[in-house]
Amino acid sequence: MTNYPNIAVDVVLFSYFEKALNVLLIQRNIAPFIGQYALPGVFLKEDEMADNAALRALKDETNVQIAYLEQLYTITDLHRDPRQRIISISYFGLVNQNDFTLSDGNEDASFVEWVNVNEIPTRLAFDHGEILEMALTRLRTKVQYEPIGFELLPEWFTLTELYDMYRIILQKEFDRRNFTRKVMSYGLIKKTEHKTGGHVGRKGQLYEFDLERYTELAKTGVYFEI
Amino acid sequence: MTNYPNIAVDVVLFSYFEKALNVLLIQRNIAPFIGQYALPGVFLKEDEMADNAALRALKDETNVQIAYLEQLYTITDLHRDPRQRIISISYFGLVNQNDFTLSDGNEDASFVEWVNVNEIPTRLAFDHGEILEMALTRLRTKVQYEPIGFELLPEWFTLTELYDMYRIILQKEFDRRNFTRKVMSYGLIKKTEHKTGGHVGRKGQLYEFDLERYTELAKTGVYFEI
DNA sequence: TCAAAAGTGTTCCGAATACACCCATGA
DNA sequence: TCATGGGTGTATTCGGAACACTTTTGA
Repeated sequence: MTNYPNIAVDVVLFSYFEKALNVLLIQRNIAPFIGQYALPGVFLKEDEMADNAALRALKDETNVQIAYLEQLYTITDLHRDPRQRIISISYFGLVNQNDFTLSDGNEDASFVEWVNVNEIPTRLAFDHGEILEMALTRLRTKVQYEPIGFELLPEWFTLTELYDMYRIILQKEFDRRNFTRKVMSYGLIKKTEHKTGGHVGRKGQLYEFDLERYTELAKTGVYFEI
Repeated sequence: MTNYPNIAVDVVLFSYFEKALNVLLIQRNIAPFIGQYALPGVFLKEDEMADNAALRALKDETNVQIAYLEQLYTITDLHRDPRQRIISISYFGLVNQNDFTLSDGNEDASFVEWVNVNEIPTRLAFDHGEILEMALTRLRTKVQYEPIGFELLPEWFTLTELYDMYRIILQKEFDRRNFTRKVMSYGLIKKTEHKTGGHVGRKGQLYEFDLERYTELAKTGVYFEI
């Protein structure tokens, strides 16, 4: 099936590891904006839904399961691409902090990289800087009323890891004891039988997200709040 | 300029009057879905931004200022239109409760109507029922943390009118004194020198939305909450 | 004078906040 | 034994929720 030459699907994919929030960027090796960083993207195919195009854009670049994906915004500005008018349907996604590998690039990209959101190049290709800004705002807002933050962590995590992640995403300091109490009060995470190890210091209790409990709560419209 | 035959812009426009939340629907007089209710919509032109297309879709049907307009969602399902694949970029808008007239219809629509959201026909054309559902959810959510509700009221309004509107939009009963206190505490509305009249009972103090105060608050990131 | 709409204060309870020390472990 | 990371309780404050009667006006 052929592509729509006028509709692109671009994705802002976030990951969290080593106490940093990262976004997946590629370096373009074709015109326009050759050499500049950009978001992964593809042209929509004529028989393809945009969600699938977003997944396809990522499949070229990473080998991981996408834990969360939602539509972000559709930009219809006339001159955002110097070649011709291209409409961008943008997506916002999260991946689990599991081991995963990035590919070496493809025909569009000389390489693919996780970039710390605090170290994003000032000029990205097209209007991708604005799209990224929008995605960051959405992530920071949404993480506060829906438990999507868990999607960025591995299956088992300590309360400290969860706490650190929220601090880093929200760029805000808050009290660890109050955070713990609040998180536990929702009953959305449950103890596992496992503990951390392989590091100095006391072993940590590992928890997991209780999906069952969440879907139950979601039905009655109760919202997670940090 | 020609249209993109594969991209539609559809709008869910809300109004509030006579203690009811209403949505603008047209009755189609062309195929497909002839005779059924649908959302106002147009095909995107090749040199037109989607926001402008949304305004154009409304200009055919109403003679009022659109007080608020934001993008809702882009639907890319393959078979939502029986003729061919058409992508819909949907918008969500609000109009002031001023005097305004609806037009008599145009080539696509035999008539245009404000329909109470509690009396929406069960089957709308295309997937417009789902779009409308999404818009209602967005309105009900957003009205609780951004002061967009004011866009539905005339310039001057009483606290009772404001209170009734929130009750009706949110379909929830709450205490009028608590509501008043909360609304006043933001300083977002200010007394005018005018009072209601022409009805039985005590004259009511008329208030207006303080836009200046709002933009000031918005800068520092303070949010209105009901 | 009565019906209709407008206006207004206080108490109570629960949640958010502020705050600091002990525990377990491996090097 | 010490450096590192994990774990936990209480007092105070503030905001949300519950609750009912008086005032003004025009018919």
